[in-house]
Amino acid sequence: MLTLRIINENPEEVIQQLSKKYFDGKEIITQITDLDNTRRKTQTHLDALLGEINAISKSIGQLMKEGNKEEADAARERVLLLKETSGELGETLKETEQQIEALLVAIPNLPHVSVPEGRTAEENLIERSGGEFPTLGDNSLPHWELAKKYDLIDFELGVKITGAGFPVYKGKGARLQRALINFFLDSARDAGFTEVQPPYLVNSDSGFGTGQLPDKEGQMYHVGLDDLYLIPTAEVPVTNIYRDVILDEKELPVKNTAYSACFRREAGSYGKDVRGLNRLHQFDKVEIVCIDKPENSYARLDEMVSYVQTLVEKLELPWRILRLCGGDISFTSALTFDFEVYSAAQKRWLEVSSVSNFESYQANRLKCRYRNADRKTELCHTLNGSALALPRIMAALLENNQEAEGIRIPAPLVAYCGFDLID
RNA sequence: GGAGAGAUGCUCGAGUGGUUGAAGAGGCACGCCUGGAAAGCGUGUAUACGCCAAAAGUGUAUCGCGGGUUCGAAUCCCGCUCUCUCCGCCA
Repeated sequence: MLTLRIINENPEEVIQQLSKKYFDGKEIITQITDLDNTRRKTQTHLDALLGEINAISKSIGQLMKEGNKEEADAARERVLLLKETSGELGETLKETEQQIEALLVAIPNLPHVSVPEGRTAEENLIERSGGEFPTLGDNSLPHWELAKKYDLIDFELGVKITGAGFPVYKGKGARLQRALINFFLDSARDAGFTEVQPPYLVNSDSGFGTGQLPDKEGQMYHVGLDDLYLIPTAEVPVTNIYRDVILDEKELPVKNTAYSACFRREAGSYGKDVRGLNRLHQFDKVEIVCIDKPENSYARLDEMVSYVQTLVEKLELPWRILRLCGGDISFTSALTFDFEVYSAAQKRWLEVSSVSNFESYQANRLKCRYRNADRKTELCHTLNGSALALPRIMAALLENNQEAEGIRIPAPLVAYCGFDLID
């Protein structure tokens, strides 16, 4: 969430910036600044009152010691009176703070100045692209046909065991999955990321910390009995490692990577988007998470984007990077680059990675701070990106590399797979 | 799942109602000392919010979390969470 400071310092500019995300902040920002004024006044008043109560209480101890019972009793009476008012003020303060918080979490992050104008995905800017488009034969197949033909992925079996969106990978399909995971993790390690294995279930504090709660509650699977959520991405547990943490300047940047299964309810999805591997309820992903000083975060974002680019290049897939426009960028992000790879048989671009700088938006929820050179605490900037999500990479690999004799495995993966052809 | 014990600052650890934001020790930082270091000595070492133009300063809150008793709570009472030990179960 946004800090009160940034809202108070320049409410007009905040409203202006929010409009780029098609969020009308006029009313809510005014409400917040009004409530914050109330909050300050109330606290000033309350603190003075509590100070007086404390002083009198101390004097009572002194008076009792001196045996001055009369004055002590008189002081006691006075405190009782003051306490009535302080109780009311305390209630007001608490309510006001809660109201402010409720409004704050409903405001999206401010978009970075470089975020292009635009309302829909069509208006995203193509930042750069690369790779060669494959030329497929006339009888080329989409990945769900290929998966069946070579017995790599069984979607129906997944339906039997769990439901739609929970495929079963088999044989070389399963081995290719495992190869991709190891390839991604090893690459991340070579690029300086520290591997972590996080829990797959998180509590509501963690869900709140990274912004899944309260807004996107319906997108996560919830285990009611224990009040835990299945992670939609490793971003949630990994970023929450740093919840309520004050990092030393020396510890920055934090660069973590994690593999995890990801679980998403994907309520409201339909049509060609959900065909085959295009959209699943459970899928695998290697995530990278960075935490850095504010002044370094955009250089860090570039570094992460460049790193992800090396992955799609090594996999020899046609790729492009989109700079998301104001209307398409996520609620919590300040700047996001999406990676897409071209799926030759489906003749469409598939999103395989999303790399974002959240600036201090997540950090403010997480209370993730660092001690700067002046020994003052300051909110960190958090960033994360997929590096990479497996299913659509798998889809593109299968489709783009289909040949008469079978599916060719790109060179960097062969050592991980233990085979170079699926036939 | 059953029984018991516990939760204090960066760490260890004292503290059962009245200058306790919290003794003491360790760690860390800075200074003195030293040719340099160690040792020694000295000083400092939580967070959030409020007041103040701001620094200085100062007020309030915080001893797992939430509530209660009291003029006053780390200390007493209630609820919750978590940790540890033993038993049971188990990859």
